[in-house]
Amino acid sequence: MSEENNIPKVYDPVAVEKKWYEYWEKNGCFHVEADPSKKPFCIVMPPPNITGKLHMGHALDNTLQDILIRWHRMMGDNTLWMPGYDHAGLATQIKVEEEIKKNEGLTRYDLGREEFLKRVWQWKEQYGERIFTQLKSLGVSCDWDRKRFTLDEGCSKAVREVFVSLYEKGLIYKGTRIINWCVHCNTALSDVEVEHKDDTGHLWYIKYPLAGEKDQYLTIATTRPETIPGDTAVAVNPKDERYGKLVGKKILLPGTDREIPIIADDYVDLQFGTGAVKITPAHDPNDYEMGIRHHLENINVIGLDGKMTKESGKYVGQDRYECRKNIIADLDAAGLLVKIEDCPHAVGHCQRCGNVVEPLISTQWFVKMGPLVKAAVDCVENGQTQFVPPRFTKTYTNWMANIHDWCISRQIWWGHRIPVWYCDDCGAVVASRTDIDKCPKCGGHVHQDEDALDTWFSSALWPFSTLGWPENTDLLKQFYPTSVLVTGYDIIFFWVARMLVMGEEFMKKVPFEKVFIHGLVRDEQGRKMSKSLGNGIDPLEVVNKYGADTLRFMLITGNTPGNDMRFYWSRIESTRNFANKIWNASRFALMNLDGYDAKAKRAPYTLADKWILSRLQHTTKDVTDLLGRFELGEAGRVIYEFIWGEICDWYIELIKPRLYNKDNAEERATAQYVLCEVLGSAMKLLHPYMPFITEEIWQHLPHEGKSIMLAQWPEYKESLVNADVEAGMTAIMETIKAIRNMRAEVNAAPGHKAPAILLVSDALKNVMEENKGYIQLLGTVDNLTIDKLSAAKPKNAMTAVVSGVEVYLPLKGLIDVEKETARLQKEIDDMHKEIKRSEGKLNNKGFLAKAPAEVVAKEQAKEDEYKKKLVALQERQAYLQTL
RNA sequence: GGAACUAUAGCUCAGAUGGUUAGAGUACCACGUUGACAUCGUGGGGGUCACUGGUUCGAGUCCAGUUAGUUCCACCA
Repeated sequence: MSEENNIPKVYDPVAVEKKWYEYWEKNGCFHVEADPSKKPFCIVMPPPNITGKLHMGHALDNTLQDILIRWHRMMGDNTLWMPGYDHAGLATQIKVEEEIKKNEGLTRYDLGREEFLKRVWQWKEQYGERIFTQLKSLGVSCDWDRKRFTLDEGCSKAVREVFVSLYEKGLIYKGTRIINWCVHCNTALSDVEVEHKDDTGHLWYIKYPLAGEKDQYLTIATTRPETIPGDTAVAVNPKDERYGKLVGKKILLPGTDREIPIIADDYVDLQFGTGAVKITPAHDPNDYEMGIRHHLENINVIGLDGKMTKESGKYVGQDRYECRKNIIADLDAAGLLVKIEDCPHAVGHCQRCGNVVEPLISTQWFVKMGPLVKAAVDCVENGQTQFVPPRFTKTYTNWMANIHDWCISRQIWWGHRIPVWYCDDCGAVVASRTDIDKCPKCGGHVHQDEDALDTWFSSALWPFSTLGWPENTDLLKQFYPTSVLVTGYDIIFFWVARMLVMGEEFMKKVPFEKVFIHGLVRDEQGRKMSKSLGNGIDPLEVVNKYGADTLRFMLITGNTPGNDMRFYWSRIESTRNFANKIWNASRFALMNLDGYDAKAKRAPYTLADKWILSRLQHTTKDVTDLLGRFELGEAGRVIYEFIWGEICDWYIELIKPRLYNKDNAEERATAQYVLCEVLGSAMKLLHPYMPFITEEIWQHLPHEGKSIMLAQWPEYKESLVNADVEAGMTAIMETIKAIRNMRAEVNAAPGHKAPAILLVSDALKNVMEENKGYIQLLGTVDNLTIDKLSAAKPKNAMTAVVSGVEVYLPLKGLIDVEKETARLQKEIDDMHKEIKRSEGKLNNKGFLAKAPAEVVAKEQAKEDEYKKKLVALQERQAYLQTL
């Protein structure tokens, strides 16, 4: 940009963005060391999966973080953004398995554990960094030198420590109980990994014969007939008069020769179905609980592969749904099928593969949540950790109040292997070391538990494991608790809750002070972006076409915290236009900085200078306050409005004469100085949102330091706030707009200058006189006459009335009396309406008595203003009639 | 069955703690290429703030209810 004549008119983000990211990295702008003398600010990045491909959710999430980080860095805080990625056990394993299957036709069992894991590590080395490359193109300013991985040595050590510690406290246990099993992924799942979706199921009514009674039946209703062979009771409600006599009797279970009891239990709903329900403790969580209450037998009829077991008798080997059909057919043939009703009901699906989850009894490892939740809930309720927006607090506490034990073992290989070794002779051993090779008690042979931990187990430790725990590192001391966690509302349960639990248990402190929750990015129709719908928009496509700055600004503005937003290309374009506008404003500045010397003698500030400096102070204050309240969208809007609506639309226009006039060096220097000052500050305010273009411009403006990202955040200077100046400028701008408006009404040739007469209040007289040049310049006025309001009204002129100013435009021969009358009439009507409203208030005794004095005074001033305006308009209209 | 969110201009959305003639972007209409920018400029039209009550001197903003839509949680087979 040094060669002014060659600056392109259109901003080209692609080259610029690449250049600056490399520059920042090379200059170590992202790196930080713990500095206890400074205020810490730390965010740990929600680790993307190594299988991840950047999507809009990442783009939003990381832009929000980057804005907070860049802002705090400029504020001078000791600012750390800790990046990392997640091994994503099940997701990655499935992905690599698929690849091996495709390329070699082998399964992981064919390869064996060791070889398979080698392959996954290879895959990770090859593709794992892809997501980071993509994140970099967004401009994220995290400290890449500190990048962590959930399976790296430190994080793995933390996992083992936590596991062993919880085990020793009795908070991790191994148990045999009903769990969620994915027959496709072939592993146990936790409750949160099961997604309940409404299925259009059926309710089958089936006659169960009473044992030892001829032709007597109890009709039950079930949505899962295939579990009939696993029934070990039929239950009715003890209050149910229909069935009271039957309790204690026996049923001959159809298709078997087993007799099962009829039991009474409060759980049974009298209204649903027939009021009698078959109980299959091995395949339904409720039935399981009831089984415990009534000491029922558990019979597993569906195996881990989703096929019927030999316990199911003749159905053995059949797929569970095939079996369902066959059982219905058999019951129908036996005359036991009474009827079939439609019955929409929720069915659990595997979050990962979408298959229907089978509840079944299995031996797994669990975290006992009961003793852990209290601290994690208390710290939120007493405000040590605050959700932003606060409504998510309730989501969190409600969920925590109903939490079940967390099943943490997975029948997968990719992940943290459970640090438990079993002695062949003397029972279990648990150790936080990895090198157990013989039983420490008896020296006998040991073997390690085959299972791996839930991926979220290591994620739960992320805020402290990444900072070095279990070592008490400088980083941990300085940055824990972290400042903000930024994440979507969809993973509060998976992640946020568990981090709070683990943070409280192991650090005895919250993991983060704020949880900043955002919504989802949806498509133009408001649908979730998803692979299956094919409606996802690739952030990189946007970056390559429009630049990361544009994508970032678009994602952040135009919505409020916690709410979903829609992705619109038209919004991308309008943001791109904003970038271009900034570009051109800066181009203008640079084209007019020739000969600029910051130390040269300058003329005093003009009204426009004082005005824009005053506006800058308000903007600085508002933006800073809004950022502090996490109102990032609103802050962005304020900056946008300042740059486009005030710097570009007004200030630049007003200083053009001074910049063009090289004869008056001092005046020119002042304009140059203020322009640089204001533009530079605006770039700083905008930098967290649009890091690249602001850097590019800042580097070309006179500056100190090596990067805008290390520059000091603009300071609010109250001494530069000037209400009188703003009032004067406002009157001038209103006057200019009124003149433009009237000229447009009569289609005056845009370039054609015309005279104007202003009658102004005493308060404004001086400022208008002194700055009549502004009005002439932007109002296209040649002869400007300024007089007092009491002066004689000019005849044969168009009129407008603004605050304290009557504007007369003698547009000879251009006035269309009829049109002008109508225009005035509309304004007169508006004024009548406003005066009525105002009078209503001012005549209200309650208002006068109870409203604050300043509100009353303000209303009174408004009414006076309206009335003056009305009189002027009416006079003018009366005059028109005489023409 | 609980709970949350949303309802403001044709469209997408802002409008903290109640007092603005209810705003922006986009779309639309008119005029315009004057030496930053047509990815632009100037001007304009367009909203009884979902509905009904209530609190208040005053409600888009607070409360209750209604309607519509979205989402989350939940062991009614």
